[in-house]
Amino acid sequence: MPNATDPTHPAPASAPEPAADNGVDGRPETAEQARALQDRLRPLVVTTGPGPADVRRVAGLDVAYAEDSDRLAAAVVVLDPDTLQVLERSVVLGHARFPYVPGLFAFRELPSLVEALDGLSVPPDLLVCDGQGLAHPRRFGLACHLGVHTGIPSIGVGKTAFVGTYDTPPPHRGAASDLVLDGDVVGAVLRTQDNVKPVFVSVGHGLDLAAACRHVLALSPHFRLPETTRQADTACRAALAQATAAGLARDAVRSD
DNA sequence: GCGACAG
DNA sequence: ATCTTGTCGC
Repeated sequence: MPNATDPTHPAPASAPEPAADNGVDGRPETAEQARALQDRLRPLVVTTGPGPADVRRVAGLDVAYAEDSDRLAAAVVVLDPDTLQVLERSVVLGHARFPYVPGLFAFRELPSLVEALDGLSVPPDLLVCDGQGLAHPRRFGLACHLGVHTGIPSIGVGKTAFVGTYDTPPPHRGAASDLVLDGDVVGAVLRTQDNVKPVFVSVGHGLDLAAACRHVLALSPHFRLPETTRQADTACRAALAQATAAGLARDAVRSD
């Protein structure tokens, strides 16, 4: 098992000595275990097909972090894909479960996002995640992980590139270019607005790239980011702000 | 060997 | 991710 030369081995906050190779069957505790889990789940990803026949509930997912600690707020906001009106919101407070390591991002947010998803009255038909899907070193970004974990079709929408090379797409809304990694098209660089920086769309699970782009465009009639992402971002930030304010107020009373 | 590196 | 108000421009 030669793997003692990994420079990015993060040794999570409270990493106990891995006397045995546990963790792969639960929450991984080391970067090595996390990567092994990704490699094990990767074959379960479905990257073809049009996706759900009729999407009635589209969910946007996002997480906001407190500046200091590892406290966080994870939000899932469900929208009607036709009217883009909010149907339901679910937000949970929690803490980061893993240090931020490029490529292992999902292990940080997934537990809290799943908790938020469990708080919904009705499971959504499609997930729009803040981050990459197949556009990942091991083709298993957050969107893939959430899709496989929940069984719900998912799409990854990143604000910046993570992996791959691409040509700048034409400046008009709807224009796209391939995001290529090792000869594979792992995503699309998509313009959601005229003359606005493109977003990075990749398949998460349960549909193909064309379908993913179609959904992202439909969800972004006025702004660069899909309305799902915008709503989720607003929701988790608000929750974190209120939690912080409540915490400060409580501390103030204590010191009185 | 030296950077780069989703959020 | 987070630090961060007003401001220039369409």
